[in-house]
Amino acid sequence: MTRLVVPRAKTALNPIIAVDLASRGERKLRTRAHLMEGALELMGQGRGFSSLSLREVTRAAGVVPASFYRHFRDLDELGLALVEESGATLRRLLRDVRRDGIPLTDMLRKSVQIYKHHVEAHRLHFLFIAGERGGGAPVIRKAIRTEESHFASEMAQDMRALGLLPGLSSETLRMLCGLVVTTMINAATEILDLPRQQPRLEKELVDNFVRQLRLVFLGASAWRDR
Amino acid sequence: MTRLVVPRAKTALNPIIAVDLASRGERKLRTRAHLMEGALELMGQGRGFSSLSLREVTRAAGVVPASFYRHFRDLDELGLALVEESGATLRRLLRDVRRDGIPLTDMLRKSVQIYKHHVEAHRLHFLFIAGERGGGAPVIRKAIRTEESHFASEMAQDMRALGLLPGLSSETLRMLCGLVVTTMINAATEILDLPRQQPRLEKELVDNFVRQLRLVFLGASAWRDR
DNA sequence: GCCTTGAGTAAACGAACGTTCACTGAAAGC
DNA sequence: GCTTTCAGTGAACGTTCGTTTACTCAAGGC
Repeated sequence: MTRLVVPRAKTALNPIIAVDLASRGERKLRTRAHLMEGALELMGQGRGFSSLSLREVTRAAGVVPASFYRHFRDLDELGLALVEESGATLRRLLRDVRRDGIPLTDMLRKSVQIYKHHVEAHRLHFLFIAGERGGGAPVIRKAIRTEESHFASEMAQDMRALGLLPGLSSETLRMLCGLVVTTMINAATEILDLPRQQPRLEKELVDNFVRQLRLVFLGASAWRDR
Repeated sequence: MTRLVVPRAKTALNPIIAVDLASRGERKLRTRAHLMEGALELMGQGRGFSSLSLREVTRAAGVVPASFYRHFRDLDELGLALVEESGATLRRLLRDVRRDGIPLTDMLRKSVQIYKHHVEAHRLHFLFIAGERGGGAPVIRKAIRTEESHFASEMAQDMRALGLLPGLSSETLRMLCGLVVTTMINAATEILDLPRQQPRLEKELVDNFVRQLRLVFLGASAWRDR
């Protein structure tokens, strides 16, 4: 049987070539992942998720438009999958910090450094979160808010476990972490917008971020529940 | 996907009927305003600006697609006009607060109340700002960041003039206001997402917002520049 | 080994899109 | 009053869109 179609550029995932690389289920998961990556890549070029078309996404993923429906009902469903994936990335930040432990000296600055690296290492996930948390489809926005909320709660729990700010009630601790998360995500947008190779701007941004957090924690340590 | 869009009532601005209502220049400005309002209204239905089509916007404004080009080169240019308009709305908040004066007792809570009313009274502008500051076209995002920055600087200036937190350096005051603005805009999204007629949720949100600001200002009053 | 399953394909559809063009006709300029 | 200007029109164009359809053909079940 002759093939009239020029082979697709993305040979790595062409089933005709990659036939023996994986089981059927694994290949399906891989295509699904390619669809999600394709959407993220398009967003990485300065596009909002809600401006993407289904055909664009399938094109970026190297499949035909109709294939999309084998994996998602529509773009919103893909968006929700991206929320979940990005939420996992967010959580991994806490897990890494927890595992490494944080020295009490210069703790804030160190945490900000870790965070900055994490954001840069998972650029597209943070771009997605920061971009869709405000605008975009309500269903996606709400899912992101839920992820954020869980993240803040987990952070509060960690602080409790570490014995930080023992004077604060759980409610206040949670409020504090909500504020910290907002500040973090705002900083993520700024980190991602940084022009490359501008150490001056970079230092300024990090310094400002550190100071904001220092201010917040200074307030927290002076806080008295009544 | 089919979308049912209710066409704007043409009669109010139909030149054939409204012929005597204004000069040519005034009517041009009115159409321009209708285009901007049309875009905002569509966003008010849960759409991101970058997902709007030129034809949709003209439909909502009650003009033919080709008319669009008499006012804007493309949708980005309309977006930048919306940034400017929304920035003016943002500034008006400061002006109003300045004019009314703020009582020193329960100042934070009062300010939050004023802010909440302002956000609700200019729902679409805040929706636009909060929605496009993170995602969307880079050119628009940057313009919003610039507006925010000016707003924060103006706020710092006002605080200086009022003699609040006299111990802080200008730089620190500016950093503080940046943090406050971030927190405000985040709260705007939450205010706008509130389900109607839910006083319980509303109080919770306002309380949380007030506490976050209180924490921040508590930190500011304990801050020592070195 | 045959049969079923289902991920991915190719083609087609009507709808919506951005943009252009020549036009109309009231307002503004003279 | 005659002429010029220009905001808005209506039609047309080539694209791209989302979705459906019948299909192919390995993988996996029996």
